[in-house]
Amino acid sequence: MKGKATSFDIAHHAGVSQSTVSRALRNSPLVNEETRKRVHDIAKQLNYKVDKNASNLRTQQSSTLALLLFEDPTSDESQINPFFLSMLGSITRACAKEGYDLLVSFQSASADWQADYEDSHRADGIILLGYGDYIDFQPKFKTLLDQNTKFVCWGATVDNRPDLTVCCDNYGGGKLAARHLIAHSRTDCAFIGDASDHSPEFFARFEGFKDELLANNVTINERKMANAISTEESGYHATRSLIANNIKFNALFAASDLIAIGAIRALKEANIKVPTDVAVVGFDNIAIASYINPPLTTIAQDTTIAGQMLVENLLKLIREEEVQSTLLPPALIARGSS
Amino acid sequence: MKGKATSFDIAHHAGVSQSTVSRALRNSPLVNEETRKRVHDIAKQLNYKVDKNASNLRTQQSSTLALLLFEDPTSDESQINPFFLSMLGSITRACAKEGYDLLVSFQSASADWQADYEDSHRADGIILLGYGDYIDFQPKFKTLLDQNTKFVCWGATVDNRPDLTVCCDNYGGGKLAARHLIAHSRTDCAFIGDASDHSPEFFARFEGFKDELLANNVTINERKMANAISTEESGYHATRSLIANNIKFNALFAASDLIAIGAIRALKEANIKVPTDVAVVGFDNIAIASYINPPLTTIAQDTTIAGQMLVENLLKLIREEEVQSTLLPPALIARGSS
DNA sequence: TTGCATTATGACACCGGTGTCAGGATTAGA
DNA sequence: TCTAATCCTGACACCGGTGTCATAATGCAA
Repeated sequence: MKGKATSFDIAHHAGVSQSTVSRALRNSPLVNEETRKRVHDIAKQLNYKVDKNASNLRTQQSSTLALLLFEDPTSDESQINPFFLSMLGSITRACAKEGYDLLVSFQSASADWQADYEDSHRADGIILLGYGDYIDFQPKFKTLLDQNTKFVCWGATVDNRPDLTVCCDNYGGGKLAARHLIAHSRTDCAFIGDASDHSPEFFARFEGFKDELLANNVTINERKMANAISTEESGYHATRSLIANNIKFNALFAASDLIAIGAIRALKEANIKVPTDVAVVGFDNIAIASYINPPLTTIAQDTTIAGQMLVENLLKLIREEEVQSTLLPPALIARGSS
Repeated sequence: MKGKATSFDIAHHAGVSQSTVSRALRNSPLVNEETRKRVHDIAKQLNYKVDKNASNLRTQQSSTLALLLFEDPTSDESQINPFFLSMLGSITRACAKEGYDLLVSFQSASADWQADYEDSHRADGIILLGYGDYIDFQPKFKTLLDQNTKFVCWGATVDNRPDLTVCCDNYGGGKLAARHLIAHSRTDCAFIGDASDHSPEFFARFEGFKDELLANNVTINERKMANAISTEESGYHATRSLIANNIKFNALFAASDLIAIGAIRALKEANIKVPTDVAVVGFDNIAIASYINPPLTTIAQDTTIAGQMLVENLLKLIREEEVQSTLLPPALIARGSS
């Protein structure tokens, strides 16, 4: 047989109308049990599969979600932040569980991506993932909202719409890091990351960290802070510059694990011992964290639950159900670096 | 305006027929330049996007590829082999470059996945990725071939159809590893991996390794081989069992980096020094490899090119063009573990 | 037997584009 | 001026399903 079987072929074989075939295959209660069975058998025999394009066109939905992954434009083309890859894994699984397909696309944060998928009926909703420069995002969020596009976002908050965001309690995570360092009497802290509002996640981590230190009568010196985006390279250079400026500290909180790993490399290079001289705490608990030397103490985000929540919340939005704002609890994982 | 704009809306605004709108938007040479421009302007203004379902239904194609990622069923649910994640990244990029979307799905190797995407017209072709038990795959490959489904496969060879496979020269990679160890006078070698035909990739790596040793008059003792699947955990246990059986060796070739990382953990635990007592070489060059202690010597596969080749070859198959069998050159990356 | 509800099915319009064909308008050539 | 070629456009069938409506067949009560 050339070409794929259609429902008409089945109808012909079963001696019923195409309408009945369609109903039978979707297990409509309107169709007689015996007919239903016969149609199913023939469908299997002919290796028939419903044409999704036809079905989606008619029903005006797609059983597909789109995942847009934004990369830091400055980061190396070939490498993706392992944290997001881990999220991708859990999102894929969550989609499969809900019977949705997942379209994946990597975008640079600046590109003109808005709603391309949803407008063209490729996907019923969009998941946005990435540590981007969220300032750029706000106008795009507005466009999405205006077009009534269904989307959820990891990390970044959308104006007045906390229900569209799923993220880790970054502020609480920062506090955990501070409490841990204080408990180990390391109060002369450095911070590597971006403490501006361009990276709201990093900013919240810093704020939590700072506030918890303050609550313990410790202040963090601005000179002991250095900017970095979430790459190993960037963490390395930021730390080197602190060292080069002869800035001293006995603890270092990095806004992400990749930064922390770069920082440790810089410290080692300068013959500063981790954790003896400087205790290091990261954020994310990526897989690499436990394998480096020394193993990295970090604040873990549960990517499995995060992925599930993103998908669940998005589906609720699509079904026009109420969605709660979702803040996931972080957890300290103490390892050798502190 | 409620609902999305359709080509009829544009036709109405532009005062032309819907046919003309369709032609204009696809830049058909049949339509007058001025009309074309007017239609484009109105389309942009109305934020019109072609309905992919309708267009795909009519043209019987989808501009979409599907990526099926098979996981070792025994591996931890939450963690995906970083090597495949890296491939995923490059495949995504390659698809984007070619103007194709990518549907991603994780499957267990045993599931009944065959051609679901392609049959239902969700995707024009399928990329199969995974270290699975390829014995199970052969009958499924046959089904795919019978149905004239377009697919390419990473690693596993499909009977008599080398053009459907893209993979690294695993045999050559094994040779590289052996040559490297011999050059460092480490000839008492252990091998951890699966040297059966269930894992053709691992098998080829082992064969290359063994043959190169033989060419240098070194044989590998069967007792110094242990089975492992590609997880850290599995590598750890396999190595522990060798140690527990009091088997001695001064070099270890692991069929993958994850196995090597597990092996190093087991060696360290047994107070065996890497590389002083045992030199370790892995395979894949995953990101973690360079960060562990000591940094892992490994055989690198270029995932960027691999992803590109998979996509390019698949597109050629779809367009019914000739495809060459593709074997990618491996490269030795010498680091501290050897 | 008549009347009405229930069940199972077929006919048909429809989703929103694309491709084909026919035909009007314009221009070139004779 | 007439014919032919070229250019541009509209009408319409079509892709393969889904949802609605009409209807035939059956069952049950009056």
